[in-house]
Amino acid sequence: MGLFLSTAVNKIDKKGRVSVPSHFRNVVSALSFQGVILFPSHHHACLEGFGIDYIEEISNRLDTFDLFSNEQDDLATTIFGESVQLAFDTDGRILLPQELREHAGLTNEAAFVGMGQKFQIWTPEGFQARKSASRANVASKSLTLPKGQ
Amino acid sequence: MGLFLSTAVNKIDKKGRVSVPSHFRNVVSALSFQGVILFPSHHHACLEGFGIDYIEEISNRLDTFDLFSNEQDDLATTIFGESVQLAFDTDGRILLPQELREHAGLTNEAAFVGMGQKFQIWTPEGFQARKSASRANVASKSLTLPKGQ
DNA sequence: TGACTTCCCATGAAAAACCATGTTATACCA
DNA sequence: TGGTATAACATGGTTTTTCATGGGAAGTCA
Repeated sequence: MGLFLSTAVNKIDKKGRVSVPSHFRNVVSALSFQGVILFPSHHHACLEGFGIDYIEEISNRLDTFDLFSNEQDDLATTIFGESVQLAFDTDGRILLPQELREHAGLTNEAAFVGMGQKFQIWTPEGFQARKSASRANVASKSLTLPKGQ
Repeated sequence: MGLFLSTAVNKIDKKGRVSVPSHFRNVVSALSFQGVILFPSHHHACLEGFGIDYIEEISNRLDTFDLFSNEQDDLATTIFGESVQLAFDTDGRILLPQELREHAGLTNEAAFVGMGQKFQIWTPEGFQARKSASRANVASKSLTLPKGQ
């Protein structure tokens, strides 16, 4: 299983295209869909990104709710309604929809930040600020990782 | 497995036709019926939509009720009785029946909202309200997805 | 005949495919 | 080990195709 690791900054051209870092593309190369799923983060001015497998997993878990139940509807609306499926072009680029660019404040550069199972897309400046903040949180709250099973 | 993802707003012309977003059409392109199934939602002023394959899944779930029980009768009547099967025309459009347009309050624009296995059709304004409500529900009820096995 | 539907065509905009280039990283070889 | 050939990558631009949308013609049913 590949993980999204490290950070890379790529240019957004005037059509809204941006190269997905090649080591991110390798992570999803074995999956059924050659591309990524993006949706606006509810917590930050950034985008959340996944491979298609992650979304399929979410879909499977949603099946454990009753059909047409309020719970299923709320979750599906929030998760799937705002997400976008973007295929790589022949050069490994994706076209960032206007709406998503605006949500994250992206103009001419995008920072791809690996976070293991998922990744995030920030403006380079936004990510610097976020990095400082999260580092401070980890230190001040003495955050640690839970034990494995 | 294709999933209905993201939201797209398309125009309804004066004949009642509306383009189904191309990425929604792709989801059902491999199925035996080139088109969608629609019926009025029981919970909201919107329409529920599926590919032909998902009707079987609904049928299976109905089997979990006792045969001839009131619940099964009620659900089967509303779901199967009120649903319509709409084929794509040569340009990928469907003709929304008057009755369904009225149920959802649709006049000149339709928002197609992807929800994974199914999708919904709203007025753009109706969906904005719905999106806020579902997001608030997810947050306030701490709705989360059950862990996979 | 008249409402409605299905099929067909036109058009502008958007997206996808294609091609070219400079730069960096990798592999290869002496 | 050093240096060179090769491949991969990010990036820009151009061309081709798809898509959404409007309108009209032909067909259908009551």
